[in-house]
Amino acid sequence: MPADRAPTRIQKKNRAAILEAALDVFSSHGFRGSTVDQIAKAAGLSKPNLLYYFPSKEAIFNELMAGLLDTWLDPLRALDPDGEPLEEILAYVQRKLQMSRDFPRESRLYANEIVQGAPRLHDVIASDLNGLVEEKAQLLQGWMDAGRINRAHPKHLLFSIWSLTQHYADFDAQVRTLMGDEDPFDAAPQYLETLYRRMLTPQS
Amino acid sequence: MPADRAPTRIQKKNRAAILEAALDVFSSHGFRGSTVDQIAKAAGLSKPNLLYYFPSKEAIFNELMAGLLDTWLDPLRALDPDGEPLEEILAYVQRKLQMSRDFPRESRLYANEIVQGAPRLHDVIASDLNGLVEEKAQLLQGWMDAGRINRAHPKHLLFSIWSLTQHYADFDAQVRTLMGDEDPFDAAPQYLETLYRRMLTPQS
DNA sequence: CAATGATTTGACCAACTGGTCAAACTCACG
DNA sequence: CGTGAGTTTGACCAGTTGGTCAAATCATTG
Repeated sequence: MPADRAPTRIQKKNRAAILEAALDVFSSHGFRGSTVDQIAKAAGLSKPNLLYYFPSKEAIFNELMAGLLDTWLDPLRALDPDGEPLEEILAYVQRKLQMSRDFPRESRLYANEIVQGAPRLHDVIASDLNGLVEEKAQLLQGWMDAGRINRAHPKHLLFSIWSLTQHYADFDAQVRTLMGDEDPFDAAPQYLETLYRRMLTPQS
Repeated sequence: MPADRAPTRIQKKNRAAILEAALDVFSSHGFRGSTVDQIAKAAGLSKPNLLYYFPSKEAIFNELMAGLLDTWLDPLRALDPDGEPLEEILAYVQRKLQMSRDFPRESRLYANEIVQGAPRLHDVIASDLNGLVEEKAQLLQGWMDAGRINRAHPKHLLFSIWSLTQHYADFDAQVRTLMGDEDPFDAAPQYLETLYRRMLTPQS
């Protein structure tokens, strides 16, 4: 238990190493499937040493989740009410897709939690996420009412964006096996752009 | 270990109860997160009694997976080369969506496995699933070349269908929290029909 | 109803797991 | 260099877990 003082050089390094290792381990085995020993080994520490920096396995997990959720929702927050609707949405899709490519472990960590019923995340989803979604769903609805994009259920539209983009991270094992040599991220941006453009471009 | 003879009445009942209980437990906690005791209790048996019917936790899991994959791929197999392309695809989407509603545990069980890197499924994906996907991707490509549906990367098209439909089962906890009182499956069929119709209807 | 095979169980085991603790070691700084 | 705080570790513990086994109970059928 390092004191409340400013973190020392060693504390900074080790806490970062632990979180990095925990992301690796938790995202590929889930919370219950991961052991403190695994994380410690991956971080290059002994188990008691790891527990000197974090009070428990759950504390590591929680800190990881807290940090994750914030950055995870940033792209949605960035959806600009004053922008050109279709371009805003397409940009959001591409940003989310890039996050799946660049931070697949974060995506899988989140997926692991939700698939298992979000036992440790229910509160934060019901509060933070729900508020943001309501706000952005109304924004989308406004654009539809103004005829600037095609009509579609705004929440389902958001779900579909999350689903399609995160699929490339969450189901990476399956996608890569089925794509063979081809990198899924070569064609994915084009595919999703086409999909949402055709779907949302206003029609007479 | 029941003999190789025809299963008795009791064997049939208990094996079925075990698989049903295991589906419940595995799909909501993953393989490592589930305990034999949990499954036994859910099946109304003692742990040693359960292990009288299945040699190990892994054996239960494998039998469950084997049964699952077959029914899981049936809708894709049913994609008919001689049908009307757009209607065939839309029907496939709806069938998959219904499976997400009617068999969400199966979907989550599968998702759990893939998210964690498909350690126990890699072989079957690389062989069975890959063959079927190649075949159907070519079918889709043929329809596109003939101008009967809009062009799009056929494998990504399949991925998107899986992703969008299974999302409602796999991320059920999140979707229901964000939808409030509204049942997600009320608007989902319409939303997906619209999406794929707009995307695939041939344009000049 | 006897007897034989199928079913069930309590007691048990070894391996693993999250976490503790006192002792040892290392480092920064006066 | 010495000294006190910060860091690391081996030994340990209690609870859980997958799995075994002999003995007991039950069901079937001759």
